[in-house]
Order: sequence, then structure tokens, then C-alpha cells
Amino acid sequence: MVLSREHRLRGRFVFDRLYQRGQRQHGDLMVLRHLAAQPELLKPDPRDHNPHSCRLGVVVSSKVSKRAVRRNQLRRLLHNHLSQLVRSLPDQAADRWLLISLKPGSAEASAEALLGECSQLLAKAGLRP
RNA sequence: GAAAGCAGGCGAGGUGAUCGCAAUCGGCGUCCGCGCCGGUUGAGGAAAGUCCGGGCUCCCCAAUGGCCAGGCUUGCUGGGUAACGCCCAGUGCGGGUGACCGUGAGGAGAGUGCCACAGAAACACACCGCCGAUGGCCGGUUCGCCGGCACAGGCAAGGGUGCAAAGGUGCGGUAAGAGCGCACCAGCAGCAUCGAGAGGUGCUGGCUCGGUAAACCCCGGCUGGGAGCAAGGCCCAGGGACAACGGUUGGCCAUGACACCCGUCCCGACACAAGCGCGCCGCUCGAGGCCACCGGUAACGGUGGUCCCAGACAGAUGAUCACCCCCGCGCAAGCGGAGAACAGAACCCGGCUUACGUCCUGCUUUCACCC
RNA sequence: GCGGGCGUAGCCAAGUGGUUAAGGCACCGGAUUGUGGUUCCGGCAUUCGGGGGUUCAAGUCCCCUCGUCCGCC
Repeated sequence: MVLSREHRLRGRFVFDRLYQRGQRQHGDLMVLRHLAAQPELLKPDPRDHNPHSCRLGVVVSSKVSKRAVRRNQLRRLLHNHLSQLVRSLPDQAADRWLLISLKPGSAEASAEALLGECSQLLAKAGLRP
């Protein structure tokens, strides 16, 4: 299951704002940045109907892995996980922006470790199942 | 049967279901922004490395032609191609028992440079050595000459050095020797002949020339230069008013022709910051794929038919389940296992290189065994 | 997309085609000392990232490749 359009972070200004002002939760494998939603910064798209929905993003730089296939796998794994989480917690997640950046070394970690740490960081940020 | 060589194909098996993503088509609805429903399509042989060649776009050389400079791993011959440093066929050389494979393969007889150590000498020679026929000296003499010395001189066979010592081996020849003569081999030149050519074969000749050009270089060949889709174009928001922007990347000649400044209203999402388009096009139909026939040894070409096959912009192509297919165990029911590896489009093609690899197919060689 | 550099011992590194590839730190052994440090002497068995080629000879020249760092739009 891939993130749908209304749950994706889109536009350069959105990412600039998250990097500058987002609150950070650090883990061993990744960094979580989160922020209250500011819908006016989103890249306008007429097909996007819910500006207040939860917005998610996953960043996997080429320092994580030099091979694009591995980066795609990591992105899909986390997208799947986050997509299910957003569905299970619609109320807590509304009006939140979340950005996960993987650190170098996470390419060798197992799927369980990555998803476990992801849930842990989300809990620190206030998102508990 | 084993080992090996070559050529070629394939590379997320098939069907269905559920939840999702991207593009597109149709229908319905619409507040004209879009929504819903249904259909279709959705990574690769290397998409990679970026090592070459192009297409396309803009800038510069005014344009066209030419010359020079510069550049080029361009370098046997003939062909293929839009082009190539690629491909095909052949020649020579090298390797392998063989099938077959490799090949940067012009010139050292234009010039310059280098050839460490060793060695006498590395475009030039005599250390050890051989001889001393001819001269010279000494002795003898039957006055013909003989013996000795190694002074002049001759030689480069043998030894030694080295990657390499100037044709090799053998016989003759000689004072000793030497292509000095001869036979064979290798090389060179000329002639004849075969071939489209690189070259092959044969005959004759005089006997002879170190290596290195992936050292500089010479010769032949090719070539306008530069930037790259973040190219570039369009729309407008806006900006500037004698400033801004452009005149960026070789020279010369035909030709009067590159300037002591020139041109134009200009720039344009670029203009101090803030703010203002996270705009549109380019963007996928192409030297295109597949099939058949014809020409060609082949690379490839021609004709006809047929198909439309990713176009994102924080960037899609994913997850789960069931059955069938395959393998192992088992009489069977059934149980267990594998479907991988290398790897992810970003303007597009043709090559090369590298990574990976299972399965399959065909042909051939060598060895062993049987008939 | 375009372009550039680097790779030599555990670390930092020098190296006009020609002996056995400088040097420093570290490490090891020995000497000196009652012991340790300092000092002195000796050592470090380095496929010069990997493969292939040219050459009599390659760390050096040529080609391919791997890793790594960086620049510009």
C-alpha cells in the first residue's frame, strides 16, 4: 500500500520549513521531524481536497545506499508502515506533518528494527496507537 | 561419458482475488477546479559506468569555399552504417593437441632522444684471444730458404658481459679469418604470376641494415569551436530608463570586412534582501518494434504487412492470499522447498565496457569406452 | 548532466622507466638502567587498490576496472 496523494508532503517550501523549524526526534537509524500543518505552503494541486490531513514523507539519500534499488525498498517499506498507521489513527494524526530521514547505515538494518524504531519515534512525538 | 570451444535465446512462470500508486481513453455527474465508475498501459539487458558516436537546441566564427594552426589510442585490407575508436569478412603475426582465440598491425632506409648495471664496445669496438702470409728485428743457412720474437699490422672464429654484439647451421677456404664461395633457412630488392586489396606463390640477385614511436616526432586519414533538456521556447506578474542586457571559445585570404567601441527600447521569473509562477511547452512516433519475402558469405540493405510499447516532478510500477506449474521425500494421501542474481527510466537513439546469472537450444573439438 | 583529484607498511607520506621502493610516527627485538622513560642499534618478509598490455626492465607509460573525495550548472 503506497501513500495516497492527500497524505504526501509536496513542494520544496514544505521541506524547507520542516528542515528549519521542525521538532526533531533522533534515533539510531533515522531522524523524525514533525510540525503542525501549514496548508498555505503546500504545492497547490486541484486534485488535492483535504489540506488538513496528515502529511508524511520519507527521505533516503544516496549516502544511505549507493544502489537505487535498496533505497526504493527502504522507502516502500516505510511508506507501507506509515500508511497503515495513519489509517488506524486518523484523529491524532490530523494536521501534522511528519518527515523521516534515514541515516547512513540503515541500509544494513533489518525491517523489524527499522519499523520498531519508527514506531518508537512516532510515540515520542505523541502518536500512540 | 568427461572436459572444452563457439553461437544464440531468455531473465521477476501462469491465472484469479483484495487493498493501493502513475499515465491515458470512454461514460456519467459537476460548483468547470474536478469527482465517480469501467477499460488499457506501466523499468532493463545491462535502465549502470559515462568510454565513444550521433540526433535535437542555443551561442560564437557574418555567409560560402579554401588555407594555416590546433585536436584526435584515427592507423593492415575490403565492406556495413546517419556516424563511430563500433560491426562483418579477409590478410599477416602470436597462442592452443584441437575446435578456436588474441592482435595499438603505418614509418627506426627523415631527424632528435634513450638503452641503467655489466661489458673492450650499445651506430660502434678489440679485454682475453687467433694469426703474423706481407714488412721489421734476432739467429741459422746448402743462399732456395728455415727457425724464433710478437714491433708494425691483419682477424672477429672462440671465451667473457648483457634483453640485445650486426644474418643462423654445416661444408669448403685461409697465415688466421670473414657471405670470401656453396647448400638449406630467415631477411631485403627486382621480375613474373594469382588476388578487388592487404598479401600469397615462384624465379633471380648481391650478400645485410640493433632495439624503442603505449619517447619526441614524421607520414597518411578525420575534424568549424563551445555548451548541454537545469539546452531552449512561450505566456504573463514584475523590473530598468542612459542604465540594463548582449557582443563567451583561434587566425587569415578571396572581399572594401573587427572597430579607441557597437547594436537595440531592453531584461524577464533574471533583476540586494523581503516579496513575487513550486506556470506551460520541449516530453516521447523513433536512424522504432514484430512478421514475411528478396539481395548479400556476413555485418546489413530493400519491399510489403502489422503494432503503438513508461513519461514522473519529494518523483509511479508495491503488498498480501489462493490454485496450477517445477524439484526432493513418500506406494499413496500428503509434507517440505525454490521462482533467484546483477540491478530502478528522467530528452532520445547507435555502440563499447563492466556487474550478474539460471534455464534452454544448436554446432564443433579432444580424450576414454563399446560396436 | 558536465568536469577534476587521490589510492604506496597499522597511520602520515617521498619517489626524473633502471640496484634490495626514501623518510617520520607507531610496533617488535637488543643495548644502556636496580626498574621505567629518554637515548643508541637493528628489524618491519608492502602482489605500490585490482586486471591486462608496451618495454630487456613498470610504483612510474597505455587501456579497462574498483573504491574514495571534491567542484560547477
